[in-house]
Amino acid sequence: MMLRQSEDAVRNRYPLTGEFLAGRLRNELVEDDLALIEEIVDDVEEHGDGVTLVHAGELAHRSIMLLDGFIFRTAKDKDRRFIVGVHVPGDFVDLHGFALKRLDHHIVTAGRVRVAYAAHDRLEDVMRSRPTLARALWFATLLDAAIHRKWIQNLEQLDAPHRIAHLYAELHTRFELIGRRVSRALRTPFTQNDLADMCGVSAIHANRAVGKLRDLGIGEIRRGDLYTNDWAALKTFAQFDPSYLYGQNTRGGVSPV
Amino acid sequence: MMLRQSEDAVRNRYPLTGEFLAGRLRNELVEDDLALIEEIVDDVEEHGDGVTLVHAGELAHRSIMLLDGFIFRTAKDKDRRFIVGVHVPGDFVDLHGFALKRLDHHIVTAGRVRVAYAAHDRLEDVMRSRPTLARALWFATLLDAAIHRKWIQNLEQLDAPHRIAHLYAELHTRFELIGRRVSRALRTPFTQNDLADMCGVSAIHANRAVGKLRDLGIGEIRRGDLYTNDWAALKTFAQFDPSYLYGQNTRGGVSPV
DNA sequence: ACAAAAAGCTAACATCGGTCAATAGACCGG
DNA sequence: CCGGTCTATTGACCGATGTTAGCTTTTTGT
Repeated sequence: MMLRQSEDAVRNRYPLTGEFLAGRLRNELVEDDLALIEEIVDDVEEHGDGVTLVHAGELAHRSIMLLDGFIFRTAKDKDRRFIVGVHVPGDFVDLHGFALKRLDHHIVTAGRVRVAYAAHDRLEDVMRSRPTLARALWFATLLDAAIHRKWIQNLEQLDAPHRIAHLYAELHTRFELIGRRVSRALRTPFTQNDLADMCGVSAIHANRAVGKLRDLGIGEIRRGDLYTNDWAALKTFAQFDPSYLYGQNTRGGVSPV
Repeated sequence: MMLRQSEDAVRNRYPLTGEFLAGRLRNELVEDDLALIEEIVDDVEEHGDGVTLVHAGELAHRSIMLLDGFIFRTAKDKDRRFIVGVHVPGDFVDLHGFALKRLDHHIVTAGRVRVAYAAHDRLEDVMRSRPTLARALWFATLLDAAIHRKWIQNLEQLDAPHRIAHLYAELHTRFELIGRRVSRALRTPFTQNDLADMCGVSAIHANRAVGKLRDLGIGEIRRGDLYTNDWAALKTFAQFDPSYLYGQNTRGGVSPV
Protein backbone atom coordinates (compact mmCIF):
# COMPACT_ATOMS: atom_id res chain seq x y z
CA MET A 1 0.00 0.00 0.00
CA MET A 2 1.53 3.26 -1.09
CA LEU A 3 -0.22 6.58 -1.09
CA ARG A 4 1.52 9.17 -3.16
CA GLN A 5 0.46 12.69 -2.49
CA SER A 6 1.01 16.07 -3.94
CA GLU A 7 4.46 16.96 -2.84
CA ASP A 8 3.64 20.53 -2.01
CA ALA A 9 0.52 19.63 -0.13
CA VAL A 10 2.45 17.42 2.20
CA ARG A 11 5.30 19.83 2.60
CA ASN A 12 3.05 22.62 3.65
CA ARG A 13 1.65 20.57 6.47
CA TYR A 14 5.00 19.21 7.58
CA PRO A 15 7.84 21.50 6.57
CA LEU A 16 11.02 19.55 6.14
CA THR A 17 13.16 22.12 7.81
CA GLY A 18 11.19 22.04 11.01
CA GLU A 19 11.90 19.80 13.93
CA PHE A 20 13.37 17.06 11.83
CA LEU A 21 16.56 18.30 10.34
CA ALA A 22 17.20 20.63 13.20
CA GLY A 23 17.42 17.55 15.32
CA ARG A 24 19.21 14.84 13.47
CA LEU A 25 21.69 17.02 11.67
CA ARG A 26 21.96 19.12 14.75
CA ASN A 27 24.74 21.59 14.24
CA GLU A 28 25.34 25.05 12.94
CA LEU A 29 23.84 24.52 9.53
CA VAL A 30 22.82 27.88 8.18
CA GLU A 31 19.48 28.63 6.61
CA ASP A 32 20.91 28.25 3.14
CA ASP A 33 22.02 24.72 3.88
CA LEU A 34 18.62 23.76 5.21
CA ALA A 35 16.97 25.23 2.15
CA LEU A 36 19.36 23.20 0.04
CA ILE A 37 18.30 20.01 1.73
CA GLU A 38 14.69 20.81 0.97
CA GLU A 39 15.61 21.23 -2.64
CA ILE A 40 17.17 17.84 -3.06
CA VAL A 41 14.12 16.03 -1.76
CA ASP A 42 12.35 15.05 -4.92
CA ASP A 43 9.43 13.01 -3.71
CA VAL A 44 7.28 12.45 -0.65
CA GLU A 45 5.38 9.22 -0.07
CA GLU A 46 3.29 7.51 2.55
CA HIS A 47 3.45 3.79 3.19
CA GLY A 48 1.65 1.28 5.34
CA ASP A 49 3.08 -1.20 7.81
CA GLY A 50 5.69 -3.79 6.88
CA VAL A 51 6.63 -2.36 3.50
CA THR A 52 10.19 -3.07 2.38
CA LEU A 53 11.35 0.22 0.89
CA VAL A 54 14.83 -1.03 -0.02
CA HIS A 55 16.06 -4.58 -0.37
CA ALA A 56 19.60 -5.60 0.55
CA GLY A 57 21.84 -5.77 -2.49
CA GLU A 58 19.78 -3.46 -4.67
CA LEU A 59 21.68 -0.70 -6.40
CA ALA A 60 20.50 2.52 -4.80
CA HIS A 61 20.15 5.77 -6.66
CA ARG A 62 18.41 7.71 -3.92
CA SER A 63 18.27 7.84 -0.15
CA ILE A 64 15.32 8.01 2.21
CA MET A 65 14.62 10.61 4.84
CA LEU A 66 12.03 9.56 7.38
CA LEU A 67 9.49 12.30 8.04
CA ASP A 68 6.99 10.52 10.21
CA GLY A 69 6.73 7.09 11.78
CA PHE A 70 9.32 4.39 12.36
CA ILE A 71 11.57 2.37 10.09
CA PHE A 72 13.55 -0.79 10.81
CA ARG A 73 16.83 -1.94 9.39
CA THR A 74 16.49 -5.68 9.13
CA ALA A 75 18.50 -8.72 8.14
CA LYS A 76 16.84 -11.96 7.13
CA ASP A 77 17.59 -15.55 7.71
CA LYS A 78 15.81 -18.45 6.06
CA ASP A 79 13.10 -18.33 8.68
CA ARG A 80 13.95 -15.50 11.01
CA ARG A 81 14.17 -11.74 10.92
CA PHE A 82 16.69 -9.61 12.80
CA ILE A 83 16.28 -5.93 13.47
CA VAL A 84 19.67 -4.23 13.55
CA GLY A 85 18.47 -0.65 13.83
CA VAL A 86 15.45 1.58 14.20
CA HIS A 87 14.87 5.09 12.92
CA VAL A 88 12.79 8.04 14.06
CA PRO A 89 11.63 11.08 12.10
CA GLY A 90 14.45 13.29 10.88
CA ASP A 91 16.77 10.36 10.21
CA PHE A 92 18.37 9.82 6.84
CA VAL A 93 17.60 6.13 6.94
CA ASP A 94 19.92 4.79 4.26
CA LEU A 95 22.30 7.65 3.70
CA HIS A 96 25.17 5.17 3.81
CA GLY A 97 23.76 3.72 0.61
CA PHE A 98 24.88 6.91 -1.05
CA ALA A 99 28.54 5.98 -0.65
CA LEU A 100 28.20 2.20 -0.54
CA LYS A 101 25.77 2.02 -3.48
CA ARG A 102 24.13 -1.13 -2.18
CA LEU A 103 22.85 -1.89 1.29
CA ASP A 104 23.81 -4.87 3.38
CA HIS A 105 20.33 -5.00 4.92
CA HIS A 106 16.68 -4.21 4.25
CA ILE A 107 14.77 -1.01 5.00
CA VAL A 108 11.27 -1.83 6.26
CA THR A 109 8.49 0.37 7.54
CA ALA A 110 7.20 -0.13 11.07
CA GLY A 111 3.63 1.11 11.04
CA ARG A 112 2.52 3.92 8.76
CA VAL A 113 5.28 6.25 7.65
CA ARG A 114 5.91 9.34 5.61
CA VAL A 115 9.22 9.45 3.78
CA ALA A 116 11.03 11.79 1.41
CA TYR A 117 13.54 10.76 -1.22
CA ALA A 118 16.82 12.46 -2.09
CA ALA A 119 18.34 11.51 -5.44
CA HIS A 120 22.00 10.63 -5.19
CA ASP A 121 23.09 12.77 -8.09
CA ARG A 122 21.50 15.79 -6.49
CA LEU A 123 23.10 14.91 -3.17
CA GLU A 124 26.36 14.66 -5.05
CA ASP A 125 26.02 18.21 -6.38
CA VAL A 126 25.04 19.64 -3.06
CA MET A 127 27.88 17.99 -1.21
CA ARG A 128 30.39 19.31 -3.70
CA SER A 129 29.17 22.87 -3.38
CA ARG A 130 28.65 22.81 0.38
CA PRO A 131 31.45 21.12 2.31
CA THR A 132 29.68 22.08 5.52
CA LEU A 133 26.65 20.10 4.52
CA ALA A 134 28.79 17.20 3.37
CA ARG A 135 30.33 17.09 6.79
CA ALA A 136 26.91 17.17 8.39
CA LEU A 137 25.81 14.16 6.38
CA TRP A 138 28.96 12.29 7.36
CA PHE A 139 28.19 13.18 10.96
CA ALA A 140 24.73 11.66 10.59
CA THR A 141 26.13 8.32 9.47
CA LEU A 142 28.67 8.38 12.30
CA LEU A 143 25.85 8.88 14.76
CA ASP A 144 24.20 5.77 13.35
CA ALA A 145 27.43 3.88 13.94
CA ALA A 146 27.59 5.12 17.53
CA ILE A 147 24.07 3.83 18.08
CA HIS A 148 25.07 0.49 16.56
CA ARG A 149 27.91 0.23 19.04
CA LYS A 150 25.57 0.90 21.95
CA TRP A 151 23.26 -1.83 20.70
CA ILE A 152 26.22 -4.22 20.59
CA GLN A 153 27.08 -3.32 24.16
CA ASN A 154 23.47 -3.78 25.26
CA LEU A 155 23.27 -7.21 23.65
CA GLU A 156 26.50 -8.17 25.40
CA GLN A 157 25.56 -6.69 28.74
CA LEU A 158 21.84 -6.62 29.43
CA ASP A 159 19.13 -9.22 29.87
CA ALA A 160 15.80 -8.97 28.10
CA PRO A 161 13.92 -6.60 30.45
CA HIS A 162 16.86 -4.19 30.56
CA ARG A 163 17.26 -4.30 26.77
CA ILE A 164 13.63 -3.36 26.24
CA ALA A 165 13.85 -0.59 28.83
CA HIS A 166 17.01 0.72 27.17
CA LEU A 167 15.32 0.73 23.79
CA TYR A 168 12.50 2.94 25.03
CA ALA A 169 14.96 5.11 26.95
CA GLU A 170 16.91 5.66 23.74
CA LEU A 171 13.78 6.47 21.75
CA HIS A 172 12.66 8.89 24.45
CA THR A 173 15.92 10.80 24.18
CA ARG A 174 16.05 10.66 20.39
CA PHE A 175 12.57 12.18 20.31
CA GLU A 176 13.73 14.90 22.65
CA LEU A 177 16.64 15.63 20.35
CA ILE A 178 14.27 16.25 17.44
CA GLY A 179 12.13 18.49 19.57
CA ARG A 180 9.35 16.06 20.36
CA ARG A 181 8.91 15.99 24.05
CA VAL A 182 7.38 12.72 25.24
CA SER A 183 5.33 13.11 28.35
CA ARG A 184 3.64 10.08 29.86
CA ALA A 185 3.29 7.77 26.90
CA LEU A 186 5.81 6.94 24.19
CA ARG A 187 3.74 5.65 21.34
CA THR A 188 5.14 3.18 18.81
CA PRO A 189 3.59 0.63 16.44
CA PHE A 190 5.94 -2.11 17.69
CA THR A 191 4.52 -5.52 18.41
CA GLN A 192 6.13 -7.72 21.04
CA ASN A 193 7.50 -9.63 18.09
CA ASP A 194 9.29 -6.48 16.92
CA LEU A 195 10.68 -5.91 20.40
CA ALA A 196 11.92 -9.50 20.40
CA ASP A 197 13.67 -9.08 17.04
CA MET A 198 15.33 -5.87 18.21
CA CYS A 199 16.51 -7.41 21.46
CA GLY A 200 17.61 -10.77 20.12
CA VAL A 201 15.18 -12.84 22.19
CA SER A 202 12.16 -14.95 21.33
CA ALA A 203 8.75 -13.33 21.18
CA ILE A 204 7.64 -15.33 24.18
CA HIS A 205 10.56 -14.16 26.21
CA ALA A 206 9.92 -10.59 25.13
CA ASN A 207 6.45 -11.05 26.56
CA ARG A 208 7.92 -12.25 29.85
CA ALA A 209 10.23 -9.22 29.87
CA VAL A 210 7.35 -6.83 29.21
CA GLY A 211 5.51 -8.44 32.10
CA LYS A 212 8.49 -8.03 34.37
CA LEU A 213 8.80 -4.32 33.56
CA ARG A 214 5.14 -4.00 34.49
CA ASP A 215 5.57 -5.94 37.73
CA LEU A 216 8.58 -3.88 38.71
CA GLY A 217 6.66 -0.67 38.12
CA ILE A 218 9.20 0.50 35.54
CA GLY A 219 6.67 0.95 32.79
CA GLU A 220 3.68 -0.59 31.14
CA ILE A 221 3.89 -1.56 27.48
CA ARG A 222 0.59 -1.95 25.68
CA ARG A 223 0.60 -2.56 21.95
CA GLY A 224 4.00 -0.91 21.57
CA ASP A 225 3.13 2.15 23.61
CA LEU A 226 5.13 2.58 26.79
CA TYR A 227 3.43 4.27 29.72
CA THR A 228 5.40 5.50 32.71
CA ASN A 229 5.26 8.39 35.09
CA ASP A 230 8.95 8.27 35.91
CA TRP A 231 11.23 8.34 32.90
CA ALA A 232 14.25 8.97 35.10
CA ALA A 233 13.60 5.73 36.96
CA LEU A 234 13.21 3.85 33.70
CA LYS A 235 16.47 5.25 32.38
CA THR A 236 18.28 4.40 35.58
CA PHE A 237 16.94 0.87 35.40
CA ALA A 238 18.15 0.60 31.80
CA GLN A 239 21.60 1.95 32.73
CA PHE A 240 20.96 4.51 30.03
CA ASP A 241 23.71 7.07 29.42
CA PRO A 242 22.78 9.45 26.58
CA SER A 243 26.31 10.55 25.73
CA TYR A 244 26.54 8.18 22.77
CA LEU A 245 23.78 10.17 21.06
CA TYR A 246 26.01 13.26 20.96
CA GLY A 247 23.22 15.56 22.06
CA GLN A 248 23.36 19.31 22.46
CA ASN A 249 24.11 19.58 26.15
CA THR A 250 26.92 17.07 26.15
CA ARG A 251 29.83 19.32 25.40
CA GLY A 252 32.67 18.39 23.10
CA GLY A 253 32.30 17.64 19.47
CA VAL A 254 28.68 18.49 19.13
CA SER A 255 29.13 20.31 15.90
CA PRO A 256 30.15 18.31 12.90
CA VAL A 257 31.35 21.48 11.21
CA MET B 1 55.22 0.59 27.63
CA MET B 2 55.68 2.68 24.52
CA LEU B 3 58.56 2.38 22.14
CA ARG B 4 58.90 5.35 19.91
CA GLN B 5 61.12 4.84 16.93
CA SER B 6 62.59 6.87 14.19
CA GLU B 7 59.70 7.45 11.87
CA ASP B 8 61.74 6.87 8.73
CA ALA B 9 63.30 3.71 10.04
CA VAL B 10 59.92 2.16 10.61
CA ARG B 11 58.46 3.38 7.37
CA ASN B 12 61.21 1.87 5.34
CA ARG B 13 60.53 -1.51 6.76
CA TYR B 14 56.77 -1.27 6.44
CA PRO B 15 55.75 1.23 3.79
CA LEU B 16 52.37 2.72 4.58
CA THR B 17 51.14 2.54 1.05
CA GLY B 18 51.66 -1.18 0.82
CA GLU B 19 49.11 -3.78 1.66
CA PHE B 20 47.38 -1.67 4.25
CA LEU B 21 45.75 1.24 2.52
CA ALA B 22 45.24 -0.70 -0.65
CA GLY B 23 43.02 -2.95 1.39
CA ARG B 24 41.03 -0.88 3.78
CA LEU B 25 40.45 2.11 1.54
CA ARG B 26 40.08 -0.24 -1.37
CA ASN B 27 38.99 1.74 -4.37
CA GLU B 28 40.43 3.67 -7.24
CA LEU B 29 42.58 5.97 -5.20
CA VAL B 30 45.37 7.20 -7.43
CA GLU B 31 49.02 7.24 -6.48
CA ASP B 32 48.83 10.89 -5.56
CA ASP B 33 46.11 10.23 -3.03
CA LEU B 34 48.07 7.43 -1.44
CA ALA B 35 51.12 9.66 -1.25
CA LEU B 36 48.97 12.28 0.39
CA ILE B 37 47.88 9.88 3.08
CA GLU B 38 51.49 9.09 3.79
CA GLU B 39 52.14 12.77 4.21
CA ILE B 40 49.51 13.36 6.85
CA VAL B 41 50.83 10.63 9.09
CA ASP B 42 52.96 12.54 11.51
CA ASP B 43 54.10 9.92 13.95
CA VAL B 44 54.64 6.19 14.21
CA GLU B 45 54.67 4.38 17.53
CA GLU B 46 54.80 0.90 18.95
CA HIS B 47 52.83 -0.14 22.00
CA GLY B 48 52.53 -3.20 24.19
CA ASP B 49 49.44 -5.13 25.14
CA GLY B 50 46.46 -3.57 26.87
CA VAL B 51 47.42 0.07 26.33
CA THR B 52 44.51 2.50 26.14
CA LEU B 53 45.44 4.80 23.27
CA VAL B 54 42.31 6.94 23.51
CA HIS B 55 39.86 7.25 26.37
CA ALA B 56 36.15 7.81 25.80
CA GLY B 57 35.22 11.46 26.13
CA GLU B 58 38.68 12.85 25.45
CA LEU B 59 38.85 15.60 22.88
CA ALA B 60 40.70 14.15 19.92
CA HIS B 61 43.02 16.14 17.69
CA ARG B 62 44.38 13.22 15.70
CA SER B 63 43.30 9.81 14.49
CA ILE B 64 45.04 6.48 14.59
CA MET B 65 45.86 4.22 11.70
CA LEU B 66 46.70 0.68 12.72
CA LEU B 67 49.79 -0.61 10.90
CA ASP B 68 50.41 -3.88 12.66
CA GLY B 69 48.62 -5.89 15.32
CA PHE B 70 45.08 -5.67 16.68
CA ILE B 71 43.09 -2.97 18.44
CA PHE B 72 39.82 -3.23 20.37
CA ARG B 73 37.06 -0.70 20.74
CA THR B 74 35.82 -1.18 24.29
CA ALA B 75 33.16 0.13 26.63
CA LYS B 76 33.49 -0.16 30.36
CA ASP B 77 31.12 -0.90 33.14
CA LYS B 78 31.94 -0.64 36.82
CA ASP B 79 33.36 -4.13 36.80
CA ARG B 80 33.09 -5.41 33.27
CA ARG B 81 34.56 -4.67 29.87
CA PHE B 82 32.72 -4.94 26.56
CA ILE B 83 34.44 -5.18 23.22
CA VAL B 84 32.28 -3.54 20.54
CA GLY B 85 34.76 -3.77 17.68
CA VAL B 86 38.13 -5.08 16.58
CA HIS B 87 40.55 -3.68 14.04
CA VAL B 88 43.17 -5.15 11.75
CA PRO B 89 46.12 -3.48 10.03
CA GLY B 90 45.12 -0.86 7.51
CA ASP B 91 42.15 0.31 9.55
CA PHE B 92 41.72 3.92 10.55
CA VAL B 93 40.72 2.97 14.06
CA ASP B 94 39.11 6.17 15.29
CA LEU B 95 38.54 8.10 12.12
CA HIS B 96 35.03 8.88 13.31
CA GLY B 97 36.67 10.91 16.08
CA PHE B 98 37.64 13.34 13.35
CA ALA B 99 34.04 14.42 12.85
CA LEU B 100 32.67 13.61 16.31
CA LYS B 101 35.63 15.15 18.16
CA ARG B 102 35.20 12.86 21.13
CA LEU B 103 34.79 9.09 21.16
CA ASP B 104 32.00 7.20 22.87
CA HIS B 105 34.33 4.32 23.68
CA HIS B 106 37.95 3.45 24.40
CA ILE B 107 40.67 2.44 21.96
CA VAL B 108 42.81 -0.31 23.47
CA THR B 109 45.68 -2.32 22.05
CA ALA B 110 45.34 -6.11 21.83
CA GLY B 111 48.86 -7.43 21.91
CA ARG B 112 51.78 -5.49 20.47
CA VAL B 113 50.84 -2.97 17.83
CA ARG B 114 52.36 -0.43 15.50
CA VAL B 115 50.24 2.65 14.87
CA ALA B 116 50.54 5.88 12.91
CA TYR B 117 48.87 9.17 13.79
CA ALA B 118 47.14 11.58 11.45
CA ALA B 119 46.59 15.09 12.82
CA HIS B 120 43.06 16.32 12.29
CA ASP B 121 44.05 19.68 10.90
CA ARG B 122 46.15 17.98 8.25
CA LEU B 123 43.31 15.60 7.48
CA GLU B 124 41.12 18.66 7.17
CA ASP B 125 43.40 20.20 4.56
CA VAL B 126 43.71 17.02 2.58
CA MET B 127 40.00 16.37 2.51
CA ARG B 128 39.34 19.86 1.25
CA SER B 129 41.79 19.56 -1.60
CA ARG B 130 40.91 15.97 -2.54
CA PRO B 131 37.20 15.20 -2.53
CA THR B 132 38.01 11.72 -3.76
CA LEU B 133 40.03 11.03 -0.67
CA ALA B 134 37.36 12.56 1.55
CA ARG B 135 34.85 10.14 0.06
CA ALA B 136 37.23 7.26 0.67
CA LEU B 137 37.51 8.17 4.33
CA TRP B 138 33.74 8.37 4.64
CA PHE B 139 33.56 4.97 2.99
CA ALA B 140 35.92 3.60 5.61
CA THR B 141 33.67 4.72 8.48
CA LEU B 142 30.62 3.30 6.69
CA LEU B 143 32.37 -0.03 6.45
CA ASP B 144 32.88 0.06 10.19
CA ALA B 145 29.15 0.65 10.61
CA ALA B 146 28.35 -2.30 8.35
CA ILE B 147 30.56 -4.50 10.51
CA HIS B 148 28.80 -3.19 13.60
CA ARG B 149 25.47 -4.23 12.12
CA LYS B 150 26.74 -7.73 11.42
CA TRP B 151 27.93 -8.00 15.01
CA ILE B 152 24.46 -6.97 16.18
CA GLN B 153 22.94 -9.66 13.99
CA ASN B 154 25.39 -12.26 15.26
CA LEU B 155 24.62 -11.43 18.89
CA GLU B 156 20.91 -11.72 18.11
CA GLN B 157 21.22 -14.90 16.08
CA LEU B 158 24.14 -17.12 17.04
CA ASP B 159 25.13 -19.03 20.14
CA ALA B 160 28.61 -18.86 21.57
CA PRO B 161 30.42 -21.42 19.37
CA HIS B 162 28.97 -19.89 16.21
CA ARG B 163 29.85 -16.36 17.34
CA ILE B 164 33.47 -17.32 17.86
CA ALA B 165 33.62 -19.11 14.53
CA HIS B 166 32.09 -16.08 12.82
CA LEU B 167 34.64 -13.80 14.42
CA TYR B 168 37.53 -15.79 12.99
CA ALA B 169 35.77 -16.13 9.65
CA GLU B 170 35.45 -12.35 9.51
CA LEU B 171 39.07 -11.81 10.44
CA HIS B 172 40.16 -14.33 7.84
CA THR B 173 38.34 -12.40 5.12
CA ARG B 174 39.45 -9.01 6.38
CA PHE B 175 43.05 -10.21 6.21
CA GLU B 176 42.48 -11.39 2.68
CA LEU B 177 41.12 -7.98 1.76
CA ILE B 178 44.35 -6.32 2.89
CA GLY B 179 46.41 -8.83 0.95
CA ARG B 180 47.43 -11.08 3.81
CA ARG B 181 46.52 -14.59 2.87
CA VAL B 182 45.99 -16.76 5.94
CA SER B 183 46.87 -20.35 5.31
CA ARG B 184 46.44 -22.86 8.06
CA ALA B 185 46.72 -20.70 11.18
CA LEU B 186 45.14 -17.35 11.91
CA ARG B 187 47.28 -15.87 14.64
CA THR B 188 45.91 -13.40 17.15
CA PRO B 189 46.89 -12.32 20.67
CA PHE B 190 43.32 -12.84 21.93
CA THR B 191 42.80 -14.59 25.23
CA GLN B 192 39.63 -16.56 25.85
CA ASN B 193 38.66 -13.62 28.01
CA ASP B 194 38.91 -11.35 24.97
CA LEU B 195 36.81 -13.75 22.93
CA ALA B 196 34.23 -13.74 25.71
CA ASP B 197 34.07 -9.94 25.79
CA MET B 198 33.67 -9.80 22.02
CA CYS B 199 30.92 -12.41 22.00
CA GLY B 200 29.02 -11.23 25.05
CA VAL B 201 29.45 -14.43 27.05
CA SER B 202 31.34 -15.29 30.21
CA ALA B 203 34.96 -16.37 29.95
CA ILE B 204 34.03 -19.81 31.18
CA HIS B 205 31.41 -20.20 28.52
CA ALA B 206 33.86 -18.99 25.89
CA ASN B 207 36.08 -21.81 27.03
CA ARG B 208 33.25 -24.30 26.59
CA ALA B 209 32.60 -22.89 23.11
CA VAL B 210 36.26 -23.19 22.13
CA GLY B 211 36.17 -26.79 23.29
CA LYS B 212 33.07 -27.45 21.24
CA LEU B 213 34.68 -26.06 18.08
CA ARG B 214 37.58 -28.41 18.71
CA ASP B 215 35.32 -31.41 19.29
CA LEU B 216 33.33 -30.67 16.16
CA GLY B 217 36.51 -30.51 14.11
CA ILE B 218 35.74 -26.93 13.04
CA GLY B 219 38.99 -25.50 14.32
CA GLU B 220 41.38 -25.55 17.20
CA ILE B 221 42.01 -22.34 19.11
CA ARG B 222 45.22 -22.21 21.10
CA ARG B 223 46.21 -18.97 22.76
CA GLY B 224 44.16 -16.93 20.31
CA ASP B 225 45.54 -18.68 17.24
CA LEU B 226 42.98 -20.58 15.23
CA TYR B 227 44.16 -23.69 13.37
CA THR B 228 42.04 -25.32 10.71
CA ASN B 229 42.61 -27.05 7.43
CA ASP B 230 39.18 -26.21 6.07
CA TRP B 231 38.30 -22.55 6.18
CA ALA B 232 35.31 -23.10 3.93
CA ALA B 233 33.84 -25.52 6.46
CA LEU B 234 34.44 -23.08 9.27
CA LYS B 235 32.74 -20.28 7.36
CA THR B 236 29.79 -22.47 6.52
CA PHE B 237 29.46 -23.43 10.17
CA ALA B 238 29.54 -19.73 11.12
CA GLN B 239 26.92 -18.88 8.48
CA PHE B 240 29.46 -16.37 7.25
CA ASP B 241 28.46 -14.27 4.23
CA PRO B 242 31.23 -11.80 3.32
CA SER B 243 29.03 -9.36 1.41
CA TYR B 244 28.81 -6.97 4.36
CA LEU B 245 32.55 -6.34 4.05
CA TYR B 246 32.05 -4.84 0.58
CA GLY B 247 35.02 -6.70 -0.85
CA GLN B 248 36.42 -6.45 -4.38
CA ASN B 249 34.69 -9.40 -5.98
CA THR B 250 31.25 -8.57 -4.70
CA ARG B 251 30.03 -6.33 -7.47
CA GLY B 252 27.97 -3.24 -6.88
CA GLY B 253 29.16 -0.29 -4.94
CA VAL B 254 32.67 -1.40 -4.39
CA SER B 255 34.20 1.91 -5.18
CA PRO B 256 33.51 4.79 -2.86
CA VAL B 257 34.52 7.23 -5.57
C1' DA C 1 65.73 -21.72 37.27
C1' DC C 2 62.29 -20.23 40.20
C1' DA C 3 58.16 -18.12 41.87
C1' DA C 4 54.26 -15.33 40.81
C1' DA C 5 50.77 -14.23 37.73
C1' DA C 6 47.97 -15.05 33.93
C1' DA C 7 45.50 -18.14 31.21
C1' DG C 8 43.13 -22.35 30.42
C1' DC C 9 40.18 -26.04 31.94
C1' DT C 10 36.50 -28.77 34.54
C1' DA C 11 32.53 -29.79 37.57
C1' DA C 12 28.20 -28.57 40.06
C1' DC C 13 24.49 -25.89 40.41
C1' DA C 14 21.27 -21.88 39.41
C1' DT C 15 19.15 -18.79 36.20
C1' DC C 16 18.10 -17.10 31.66
C1' DG C 17 16.01 -17.93 27.60
C1' DG C 18 14.03 -21.18 23.75
C1' DT C 19 10.52 -24.31 22.35
C1' DC C 20 6.12 -26.34 22.31
C1' DA C 21 1.37 -26.30 23.40
C1' DA C 22 -2.72 -24.18 24.50
C1' DT C 23 -5.75 -20.22 25.30
C1' DA C 24 -7.71 -15.63 25.22
C1' DG C 25 -8.26 -11.10 23.42
C1' DA C 26 -8.04 -7.67 19.58
C1' DC C 27 -8.62 -6.51 14.93
C1' DC C 28 -10.30 -7.32 10.16
C1' DG C 29 -12.91 -8.71 6.26
C1' DG C 30 -17.09 -10.54 4.66
C1' DC D 1 -22.44 -10.68 13.41
C1' DC D 2 -19.09 -14.25 12.45
C1' DG D 3 -14.88 -16.52 11.59
C1' DG D 4 -10.02 -15.95 10.71
C1' DT D 5 -5.76 -13.94 11.74
C1' DC D 6 -2.63 -11.45 14.36
C1' DT D 7 -1.18 -10.47 18.96
C1' DA D 8 -0.66 -11.28 23.76
C1' DT D 9 -0.33 -14.50 27.53
C1' DT D 10 0.68 -18.62 30.42
C1' DG D 11 2.71 -23.18 31.85
C1' DA D 12 5.84 -27.06 31.28
C1' DC D 13 10.04 -28.60 29.92
C1' DC D 14 14.76 -28.33 28.25
C1' DG D 15 19.06 -26.43 26.47
C1' DA D 16 22.22 -22.43 26.85
C1' DT D 17 24.71 -19.64 29.75
C1' DG D 18 26.23 -17.53 34.35
C1' DT D 19 28.40 -18.29 38.80
C1' DT D 20 31.39 -20.23 42.03
C1' DA D 21 35.11 -22.99 43.16
C1' DG D 22 39.17 -25.43 42.45
C1' DC D 23 42.72 -27.05 39.74
C1' DT D 24 46.44 -27.35 35.92
C1' DT D 25 49.23 -25.31 32.44
C1' DT D 26 51.62 -21.60 30.40
C1' DT D 27 53.80 -17.23 30.56
C1' DT D 28 56.33 -13.65 32.70
C1' DG D 29 59.46 -11.27 35.80
C1' DT D 30 63.60 -11.64 38.46
